[in-house]
Amino acid sequence: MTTTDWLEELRSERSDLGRASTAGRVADVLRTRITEGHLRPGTRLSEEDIGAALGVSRNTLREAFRLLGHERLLVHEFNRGVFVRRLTVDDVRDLYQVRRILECGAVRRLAERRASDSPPAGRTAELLAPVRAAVEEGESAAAQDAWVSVGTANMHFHQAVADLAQSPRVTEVMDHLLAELRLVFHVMDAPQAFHATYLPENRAILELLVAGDLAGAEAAIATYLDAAEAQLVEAYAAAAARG
Amino acid sequence: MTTTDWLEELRSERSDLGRASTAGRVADVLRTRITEGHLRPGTRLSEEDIGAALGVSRNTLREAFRLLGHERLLVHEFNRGVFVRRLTVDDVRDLYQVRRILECGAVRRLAERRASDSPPAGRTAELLAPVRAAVEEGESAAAQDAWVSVGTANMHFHQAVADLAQSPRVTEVMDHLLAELRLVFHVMDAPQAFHATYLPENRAILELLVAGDLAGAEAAIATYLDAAEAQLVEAYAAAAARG
DNA sequence: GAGTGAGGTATTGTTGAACAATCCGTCAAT
DNA sequence: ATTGACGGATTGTTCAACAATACCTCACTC
Repeated sequence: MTTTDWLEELRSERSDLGRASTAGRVADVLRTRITEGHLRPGTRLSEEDIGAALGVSRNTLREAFRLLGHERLLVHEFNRGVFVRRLTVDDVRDLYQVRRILECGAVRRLAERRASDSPPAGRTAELLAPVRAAVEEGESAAAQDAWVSVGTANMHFHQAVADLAQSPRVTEVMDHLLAELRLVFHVMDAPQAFHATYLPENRAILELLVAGDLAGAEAAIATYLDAAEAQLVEAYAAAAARG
Repeated sequence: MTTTDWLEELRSERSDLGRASTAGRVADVLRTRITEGHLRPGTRLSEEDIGAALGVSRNTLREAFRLLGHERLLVHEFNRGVFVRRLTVDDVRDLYQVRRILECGAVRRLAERRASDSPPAGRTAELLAPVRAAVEEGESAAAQDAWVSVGTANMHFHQAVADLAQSPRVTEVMDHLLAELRLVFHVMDAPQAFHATYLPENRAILELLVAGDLAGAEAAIATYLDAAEAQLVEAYAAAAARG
């Protein structure tokens, strides 16, 4: 426990301190409202109404809107207002396209790093710890029939896979992608069942990773994503057809 | 020229029209000022001064700051102000890590798409047109000793490679990454020579792509990025050493 | 009845000013 | 040399106002 250790700890907490911004907190509130489905896609967010409801000025609310707009949860149409994003089927396809590149790419980079130089075998297990944690989180949630938790655990799993790239920017992009995807899940009749379907696959991918079969893991992720995309696109078309 | 063609043209111009926002235009001005190196990293941007200089109110300027903050060109420190981003060596490494995943991933996805189903051979040439255009743009710029144009052509090349994924989100992320990288290039003594070095490599990668050797192209891009990263990191350390 | 045009209303875009909160440099004190 | 207090400067946030734009309604024409 040297002095620098203390400083490092404090440094990591500094980001939490910075969250004091009002606009940031407003954005947090709206974000959860959106991702949890209380605000349906297409809904228009009136500056005046929401500003009054949350007790913040229009200017501050606008800053919050910008934040969420860049996360693609809101769309800002000039002189018309902001709306909860309504994703098209093409958006869904694109989201999975990027996920294929990112998640598979993360595993691939891991493989290249191991092949070349820097892989103390112990560190691999340490690196996979978040993945394992997410898998177990999902399984135990399913065992308790906590279906919403299964959904978030699934998100954690894929976030953990992307984090294998050990790249802050990949992490951030992935975070935004998953937030967007949450907009989509609400169109499904039974999102719980949808997520539960993939629990065994998560476990299988984890096993491949720990076994060191990175090419196999990459392939498994790819087919995983293809299947999920197909399922979502179908559900999306059905939802669009009936209204 | 059917009716739908007309509509498509108009649709592409709509984005230009939407740029009428004052905050957006202010952001444009600042963005070029930053990426062209007139505003050095670490510079603090005073709300009052810049607002007066550009003739916009503080509130509008703040919206512009948020926009550039999300593009990672500015950092916003609470109660202290906004600063032109100062990238660390770790940032440079991360940027290239993401570029490896994105650019190689785009080529890889192209390969998978060709292997499976949908590749009319004619469309491949059409897809590669922007890549070829960027290569020739760079070569002709070098022939005329227009070194700054060589730099932008190089950006266009890599943007075109990423666009092979045919994913709007990949395009956008890549756009932001390259904007960030522009912040880095200015620390080099001779960025012109740096970019010119890679002109033959761009040509070689293009040839591999048209020849259909996608695995070879992917490998070439990877070694390309490794070399560029090493060169930049070295220059960056040198610049940091001398102050 | 369908489509067109004019006018009114509501909402957003932008500005300017104001006040509180916070940071930064200075200076005195220990 | 470190600490603590003070004061100036900048940011965070709000409010009120006006201009610009979009949407709705309604009369009008064919």
